[in-house]
Amino acid sequence: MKQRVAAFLRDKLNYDVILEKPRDRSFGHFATPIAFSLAKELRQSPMTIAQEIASSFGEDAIFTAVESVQGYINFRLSETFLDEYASWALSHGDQFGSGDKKGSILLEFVSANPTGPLHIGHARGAVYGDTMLRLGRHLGYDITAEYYVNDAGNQIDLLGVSLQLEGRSSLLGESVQWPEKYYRGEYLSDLAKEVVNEFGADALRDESRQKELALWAKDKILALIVDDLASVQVHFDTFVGEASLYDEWDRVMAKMGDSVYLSEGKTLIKSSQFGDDHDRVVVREDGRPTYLAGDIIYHNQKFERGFDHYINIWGADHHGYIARVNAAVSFLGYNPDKLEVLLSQMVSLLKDGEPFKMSKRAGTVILMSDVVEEIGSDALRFMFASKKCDTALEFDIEELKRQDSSNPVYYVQYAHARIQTLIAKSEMDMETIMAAKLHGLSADADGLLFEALLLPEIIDDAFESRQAQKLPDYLKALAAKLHKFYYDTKIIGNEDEAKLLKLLLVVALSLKTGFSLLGIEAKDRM
RNA sequence: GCGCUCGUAGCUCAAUUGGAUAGAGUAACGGACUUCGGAUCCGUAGGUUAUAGGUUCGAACCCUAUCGGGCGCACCA
Repeated sequence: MKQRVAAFLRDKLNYDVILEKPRDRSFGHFATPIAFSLAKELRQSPMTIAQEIASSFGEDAIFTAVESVQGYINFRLSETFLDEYASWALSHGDQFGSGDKKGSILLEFVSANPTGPLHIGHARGAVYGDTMLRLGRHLGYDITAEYYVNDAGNQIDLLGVSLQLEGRSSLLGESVQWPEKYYRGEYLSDLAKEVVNEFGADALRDESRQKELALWAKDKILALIVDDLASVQVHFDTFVGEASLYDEWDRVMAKMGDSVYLSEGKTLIKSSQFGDDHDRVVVREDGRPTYLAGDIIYHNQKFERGFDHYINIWGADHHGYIARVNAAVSFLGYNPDKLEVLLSQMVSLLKDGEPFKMSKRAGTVILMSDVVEEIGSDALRFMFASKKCDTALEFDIEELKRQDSSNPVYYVQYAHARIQTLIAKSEMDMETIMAAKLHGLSADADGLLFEALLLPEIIDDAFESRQAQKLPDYLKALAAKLHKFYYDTKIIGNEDEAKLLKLLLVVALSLKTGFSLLGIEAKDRM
């Protein structure tokens, strides 16, 4: 809708006009501060310019009124325009708000190590990434969702050790010497039992089989993670394993040329040229590659696959890593501007008002699956999607679990359910409703209609600004308007019943479309 | 110490990215319908936007300094 209006204004005035929401809806549907920015170059007061522009509009198809107020220009849309746009939206169903944006994007997110099930901290990145995925696809982008599996390195060795020790301790009753760092949790004792069934108890004692067991366990755990993700409606297109990349190492090294050098038996890259504190080791003295090496090959592979744009969603604790990867991408001969790294800030937990630290060793990890079981996928997704991802956020554990009717997701779902109830209750048939013209609406009804029709702009804005929380914010506002309208206006039996039901159908459409982009079910009954 | 980042109502978060009177939820208090679903609605109260300067028609947003929190500063991933 906004695009149509903006395009109309561009034709008419010959420059791009920024359209905003007016402070007060009684001013009109849209407003622009354009006169302020023109004031300087025209050397006239904003008021005069605004008046001049406003008076240049006569009767036309889109606006019924164009007024200047204190330098702002306010536009009021015509009923014909709004009704035609609403009818168009209803006939397009859940394609409402979709776009024809061009370009392919590789979106990498979650990428949690396959050493344990997802905990609540992972949920934020998963929900945020998946919401961006859904928004982008709705807008027309060709997006591939990818999970990078760190299946090489120390943590895999540690997994093998932990698995054997866990089995020997809990299944074989041996007293074992736990190392400094190790994994623990219910999933490990389950896996140990499987080891005994599949490989025999001896496998738990044979140190030479640690690697084999670790790799076997890694696949099992990845399957757990995939299940965890599926339980919150998150699905990936591709999984890329770190271990599978190292065959490419020599070729990738050669590609980086003299940006790589040897020093004291180690191989380093000149990442300090890109704002990194110092150059980074990529191959140790003993020939083992570092984590960065894997990421360099991975990003080389990403760019060789030829996407138009790349988005990585990382936890904020990796922010120091951006310079290194940018340096590597550049050394490989690619444009680092194509790689966009979005940081999802830490989720910190409170218990009884005190900071609560999840610890794998102490067994105090709060699993995402436990929270999903407690509050459900819809509530969890709405909660995480509602938070702007670049601010750290705190959750009280008890509050997290207590979230019931106080959770805004139910407020929004209730709005949708109310509309469905009315539609079911009314004796009007769909044809009559659709044929009604949305003319002569009250100010409240007009405001509700306009709000519901804003969805496409919200989707576009939420994706392009990478701020997914704008969608839940919008849905909450739309639901609030609906509830208020419902309270004030009796619909069934109203002389304008057909008209009002059509209006409510538009609201329901926006709610349902918005929900589906959040991976949440729009309920007809609650 | 250096780098990045954040600081908005008691709490959790917004603010159309520099625009009109800084808004929601929640907690507190008070109220509403014998009526389409009370998981609702309305009201009261709550703010020197961490602090001090600066930039301009205009600042929560940009610049500088200070204070405070988070994260990073590995040959771990």
